[in-house]
Amino acid sequence: MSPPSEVRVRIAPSPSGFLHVGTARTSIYNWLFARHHRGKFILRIEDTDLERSDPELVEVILEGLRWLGLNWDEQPYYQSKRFEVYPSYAEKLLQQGKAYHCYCSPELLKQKREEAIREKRSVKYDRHCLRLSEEEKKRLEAEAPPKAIRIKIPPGETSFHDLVYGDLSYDNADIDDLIIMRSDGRPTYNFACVVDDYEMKISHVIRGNDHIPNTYKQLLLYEALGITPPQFAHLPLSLGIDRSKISKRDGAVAITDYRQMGFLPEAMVNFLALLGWSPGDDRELMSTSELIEAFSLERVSQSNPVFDIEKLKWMNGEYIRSRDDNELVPLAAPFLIEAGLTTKLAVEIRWEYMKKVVGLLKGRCRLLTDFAELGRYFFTDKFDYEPEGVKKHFSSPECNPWLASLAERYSSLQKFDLQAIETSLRGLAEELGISAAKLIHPTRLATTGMTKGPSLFELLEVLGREEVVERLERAVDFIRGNPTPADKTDTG
RNA sequence: GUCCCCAUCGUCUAGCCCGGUCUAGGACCACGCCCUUUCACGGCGUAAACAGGGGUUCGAAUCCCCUUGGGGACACCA
Repeated sequence: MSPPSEVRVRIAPSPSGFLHVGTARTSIYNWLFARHHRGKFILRIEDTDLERSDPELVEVILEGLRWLGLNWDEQPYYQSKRFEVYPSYAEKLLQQGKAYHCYCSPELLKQKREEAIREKRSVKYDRHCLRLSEEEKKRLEAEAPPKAIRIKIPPGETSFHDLVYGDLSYDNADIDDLIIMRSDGRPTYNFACVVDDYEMKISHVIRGNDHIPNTYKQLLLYEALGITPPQFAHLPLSLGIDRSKISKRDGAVAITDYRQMGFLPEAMVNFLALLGWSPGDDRELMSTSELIEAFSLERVSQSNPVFDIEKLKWMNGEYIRSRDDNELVPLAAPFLIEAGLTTKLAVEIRWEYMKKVVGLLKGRCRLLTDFAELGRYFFTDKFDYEPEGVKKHFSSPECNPWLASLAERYSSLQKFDLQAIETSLRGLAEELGISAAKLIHPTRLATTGMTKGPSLFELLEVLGREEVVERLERAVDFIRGNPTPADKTDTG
């Protein structure tokens, strides 16, 4: 299906201080759709509710979109800067008798609503102000109380073809005469949305399925205004682990939280794109350009998916592994600095060292924070030996002389390179008549404090002879029951 | 209370529109084996689903209805 004219989609967040993962996902779908059709991706800030809006909060949303790599076209639009465009549309409806003034106070309406809920009646405006007599209207006009404008919903049925859900329809009798202009002259959401989508020539409205009820209202507004509505596509809502809307209970709602947790934006985009959409084959790891190429609204599913962070972590690990060491250094560095293991300057000075460290670690990382977690010993010798490891590898009586001999061998090596490190350790094991493993495990524990990690020989080479020998000797002392206080920190 | 939407492994999903090729495929997670100095990666394998009930049909995961379950919406918020 190829849209007739230019594809123009929009994402319309309200400034709340953060970019919600749900909004991020909706943005991704809109963006993929726009890029697939070589159309435009518009950003519109819905800040008509002045009480709750703050220009500063907008920047956080833009930052989130930038991080994900969702570049927008044209300048962002702000509804708050467009207040002058809405009244004329409302005026037109008023003149045609398709809308009417409502003098009911918010307090009164609230009261009526609460009453309806209490009496378990359906909550709907009673059209009190539509039925006003001419005298009453005159009297009210003379008093000049604040008045809002309501759309008069005609009887009938409203239906449309949703690009995801198919044919949908709704009885107009269940739709309220909603307020389109507040008494202070500002438009309400549904009205501003219609006017803006029209003026911005939006071709497809792609948003969460929680907006389906709004779509009927907006369709009625389009009809009253006599303008052609865009096409609609509603997305299944991504749910938290408890199956309700994603909330703080699920760990994180702001996209920036995921950045802090050590996720890569590409993994985030890939994962979120697949949450409710699939290319139809078995592909899962997809680059952004593959996603753009394959994306279509027809393949969006209709049921609400659960956001499973475990799968996201797996995917993130795949992305970390596929990145080359040079790219990975700047990605991992902030987390190492955050953990106090190095500094920005040190990273630059010891770039080659960083590259090797990151290269050794990346196969085991699922999050960027794992680099700090698993690689501490590359930056400091201030670490404790894993108690389990001590029990397992430092307890045999022969272990100590073995480590001492290894330290001796290493210090007398001509060249401390991978080849020599391995040959000399294996040679020693053979001379001692033990398996190499018997020597490898204590050595790993002595030099890293850990029982697991990258290839021992490779990490020893990266650590360097001096550091390795020193750490071996310290372990020998420790085993003798006379541990050396570890206080040397290598920051660079 | 009223209305709307949805329903395949624990989770994400393929298959559904155009019934037979489905003893239901892939992925995450779990478990086992292999590789291996450890961990991880990788490879191989195991466990795991058509919500229930009625129809229609020679035949239903696929079409229809009901039940149940889940989600969402009903503001001078967006």
